[in-house]
Amino acid sequence: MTNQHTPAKLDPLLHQPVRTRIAAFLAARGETTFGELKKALEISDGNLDSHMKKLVASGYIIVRKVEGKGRPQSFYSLSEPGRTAFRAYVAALQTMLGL
Amino acid sequence: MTNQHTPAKLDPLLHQPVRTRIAAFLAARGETTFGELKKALEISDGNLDSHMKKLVASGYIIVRKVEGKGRPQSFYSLSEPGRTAFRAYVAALQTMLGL
DNA sequence: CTATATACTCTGAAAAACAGAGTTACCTTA
DNA sequence: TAAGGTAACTCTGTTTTTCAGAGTATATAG
Repeated sequence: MTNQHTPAKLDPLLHQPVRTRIAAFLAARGETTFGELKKALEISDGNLDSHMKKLVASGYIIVRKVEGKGRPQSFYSLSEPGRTAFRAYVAALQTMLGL
Repeated sequence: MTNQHTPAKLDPLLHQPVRTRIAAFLAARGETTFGELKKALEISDGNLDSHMKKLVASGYIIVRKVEGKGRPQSFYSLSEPGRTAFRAYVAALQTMLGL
């Protein structure tokens, strides 16, 4: 029998207001910078930083540092595990919410 | 133009692993008890209690106390504002995730 | 009567979220 | 060319949230 009345657990790394938006943004956009994300989400630097750190530490997001003439800039994108986790997360939501 | 690159904010009362599951469960079931919820979600008493308290305090969930011969039992259900908020939350997710 | 179970509530610890100040380096513009 | 502004982060500390487990009241089984 299918466990229809036990809603599946949701990945806490992705199921959080700021991080879900980051993941969705990245899934749609592919690659982004700190500044672009900050503008899109309208949150403080510190807040964005701590969420990005967590996502990078977990391996869901990859940073590509581009060394140029100035300060190296970071480009963020979903890693393959991140993409997979995001897909699973969305599927879990769909099931749970009957979408 | 539509603000397509600024993912909408998600109601923090609903966008939390345990509470999303509570809301989804209630939306599907209509009314439930503490024990049933505890069994369905597999979380500790204290944890469930604190989330229920928050949901009740916010007005998203209504408690109906049934006085019987013994200890009065509580039946929980989504209030009308709760149902509305949940609908809006689901809609926001759909938009954000492109569902 | 004792043990067990349900239905909660309370308390406190641990973790998460967040803001703002600080750092480095470029890029104006006066 | 020096001062001011800004982008891109990082660091630190406070507040808020999450969570587990112990505690309380009542009922029921043996």
